[in-house]
Amino acid sequence: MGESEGSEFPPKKQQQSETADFPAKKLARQLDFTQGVLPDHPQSQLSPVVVTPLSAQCQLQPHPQPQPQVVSILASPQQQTQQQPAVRVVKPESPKSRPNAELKDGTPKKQKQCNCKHSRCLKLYCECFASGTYCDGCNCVNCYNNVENEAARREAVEATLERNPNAFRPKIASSPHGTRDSREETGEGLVFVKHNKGCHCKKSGCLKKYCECFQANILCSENCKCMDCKNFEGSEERQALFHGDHGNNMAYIQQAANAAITGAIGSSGYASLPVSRKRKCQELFFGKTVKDPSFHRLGHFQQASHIRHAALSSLLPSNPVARAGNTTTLGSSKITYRSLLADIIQSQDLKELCSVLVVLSGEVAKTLSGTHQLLIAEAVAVELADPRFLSLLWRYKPKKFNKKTSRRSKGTLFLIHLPKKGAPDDCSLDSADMPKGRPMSPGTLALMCDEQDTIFMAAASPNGLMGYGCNSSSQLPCRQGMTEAHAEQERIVLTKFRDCLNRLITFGEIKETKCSSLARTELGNEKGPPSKGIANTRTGTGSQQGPFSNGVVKVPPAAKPPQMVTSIVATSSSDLQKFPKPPTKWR
DNA sequence: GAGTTTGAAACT
DNA sequence: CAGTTTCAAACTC
Repeated sequence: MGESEGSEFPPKKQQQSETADFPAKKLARQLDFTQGVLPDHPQSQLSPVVVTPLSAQCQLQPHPQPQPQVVSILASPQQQTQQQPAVRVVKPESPKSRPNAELKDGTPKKQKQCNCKHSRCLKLYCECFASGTYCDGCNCVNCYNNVENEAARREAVEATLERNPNAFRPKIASSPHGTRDSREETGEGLVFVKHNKGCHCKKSGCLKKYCECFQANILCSENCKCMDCKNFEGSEERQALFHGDHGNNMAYIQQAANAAITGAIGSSGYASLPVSRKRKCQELFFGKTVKDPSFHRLGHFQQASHIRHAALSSLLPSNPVARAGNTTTLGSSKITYRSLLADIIQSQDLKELCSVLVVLSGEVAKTLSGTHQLLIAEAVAVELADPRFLSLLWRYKPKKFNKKTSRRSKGTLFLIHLPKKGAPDDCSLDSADMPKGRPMSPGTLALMCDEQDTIFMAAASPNGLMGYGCNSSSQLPCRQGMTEAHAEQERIVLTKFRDCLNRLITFGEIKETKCSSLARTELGNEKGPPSKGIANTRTGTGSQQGPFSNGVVKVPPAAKPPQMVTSIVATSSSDLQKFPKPPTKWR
């Protein structure tokens, strides 16, 4: 640190009155600088970050109070004025986790204040520093996280970044790679969220705010290495915390958490043992130690994949969740849910579906407008919330689309915030990473400068799909993106998608019927497990079409996009007029 | 409000 | 990279 020792440093914050005249602060306040740090590193590219339009948040996040300073150590005020504050990186966070930011009687409270004593607020221990903001009105002692100590702060930022280049990036990122578990509770529509690093809790059961995942109101994921995790979808302990009309009653939540951690709450309805005991049994079975990361991951998926999303997890043959669940149950007596569709939907089908949607979308776009051909298909893929859909889309996207449509490349950021219908607090996940109304810190802003290019500016659209394919450098037409042409495109693609799902349902029903009759037969004869007869409705009937092969478009997936296009052109063009209007709820 | 617990961050 | 220490928030009393 280039600064003098802390003892002579003013212990308390530089108050706003001292900084109010700083030009950059004024500008920042005017512009509401709350952009997030966006990744420019490979890892981050694999984890798209949720961004929501500031306009959408403003309604829910008024900042009538004076805004704290937003001054960058690394970025000049001029640079800051060039920031584009239209989007903000957000992570889901329960209002409970931010007691200081809760609204009471519509009046926003002050932001969270740190209480650092020994870190000078220059280490990640300090929440303000970690969040990239200056301390403002905190209760910290010997604080260097302020304008007056920018030199020291800059050094600290650099040192921190040297240790961990991702230190100031959001810990919680939405991603189609994430678990499927976090969307319901967080209400972020179809965005899946997980902790980038994962937690390492040992004693809290991940049901207390010690746990970063729990604090962020997300479920633990495969990234976590926690022990005795009870923060997974379907966890009875967790459900006991949040359900039962106790809402935000933290006292109850804590009580329930304690009960859950100590095992007072019964086991899950799916697992035969409480998680902690179950894990011990697993250790006995497999001789694995709880320090084995793979074992933790295994445990998570085993826990999660058997519960409510078991169907979805096992739906996709190559789904790692499904794989983990299926394999790990070999050693246990637990009943494993297996979707009726598990053998029906093959990777081939997914490829076909993606091919159909992509090509159809492109064809429609060619007919209608000419740009954003793939936006709708991508939107559908996003809604499917499986990264493989996206990768498939990009895999089969005709090259001309790649060059023409946007600069977006596979894995870059895009917008997938889909507000929950009727949810008044759609933006509940806002702001976690970038505290509202707080000074964006220098390092943060500097980082943001580097990554502006990768941000896709959000343009709220009537249907909740926002700004696909729009980036910061071409944000002008974004709001016009969902034109009538696109609506038509969307209608057609969704109709096709609906047809695929309908066929899928039909296949499932057929198989269900087979299962039922077989089960009855086997029960009556007291024979072995009814496995082979229902194992695979596709194999053995070579001519049988998959659920996504509609008889109109039957494309060998990996082979030949040109033919695919031709095929689609031949069919879809003539069919354009035939598509019925999809249900309004699809729109 | 003081003391304890907890887990991330920092350090070795 | 694993183990230990430091730190501050969360939690308990």
